[in-house]
Amino acid sequence: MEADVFKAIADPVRRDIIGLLAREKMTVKTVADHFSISRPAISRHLRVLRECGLVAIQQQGRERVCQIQPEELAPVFEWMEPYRKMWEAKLDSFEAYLEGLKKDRGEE
Amino acid sequence: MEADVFKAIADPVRRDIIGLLAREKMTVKTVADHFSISRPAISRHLRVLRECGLVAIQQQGRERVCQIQPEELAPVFEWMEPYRKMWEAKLDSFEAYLEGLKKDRGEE
DNA sequence: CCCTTGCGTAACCGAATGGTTACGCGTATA
DNA sequence: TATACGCGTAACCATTCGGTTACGCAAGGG
Repeated sequence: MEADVFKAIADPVRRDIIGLLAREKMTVKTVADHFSISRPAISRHLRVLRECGLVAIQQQGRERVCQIQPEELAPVFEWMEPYRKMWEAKLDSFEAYLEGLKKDRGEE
Repeated sequence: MEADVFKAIADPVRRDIIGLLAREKMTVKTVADHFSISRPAISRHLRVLRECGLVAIQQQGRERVCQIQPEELAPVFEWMEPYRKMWEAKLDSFEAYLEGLKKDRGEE
């Protein structure tokens, strides 16, 4: 129904599928062969991934080839970016603090 | 039960809570006041966030102050990083392609 | 032309999710 | 000390989720 990238990558199986497809495009069957769960289950995971654009599927004869569209992760990246800046600033200030300590020790 | 950052940020309410706490630390009550859902619901969202480390909570008298720990998003960032590289490479090659087109046109 | 194969989907089921109200407990306050 | 407040949690409920098996259909190969 909804195309939510955050929901899509919340599932470890779907992250694994993305990991697989990052190496090479492959058919639905081939994807399913990499997992122990049933093919319909994979089919539904792929549907979620397709609906949010993370995976594109094209028909080739009777097969369907899956391919990832990594740029669709951009929303996640953009959402995270400010927080990444926050924690980097935190680390920087911690380093500065350590640096300050060292300096203090050196000058005494 | 499980402390899964990916699951934690999959929920829009929890992302909103993180957004709130990014501006300033605040009590559970204050967080709840920003939403239309009940306080117990917020309490449980906060629990999820706390269990995966994204939010730290410290008791202060009868209040509990919430604070985000943005560095806990690192796993998500690290998981995403290769894909970000992929889509940037894609963009680069597209630019190179455009560049190539321009050059070809220019030389003919 | 049949039979196999790749695939989606429907129907079903148990577990997890996310909301609610009701309650209890500890801390501030009048 | 009585009362109000901040908070977590239990109990309950509806919905969603993720798995399964069973099926149908279209494309390829004997």
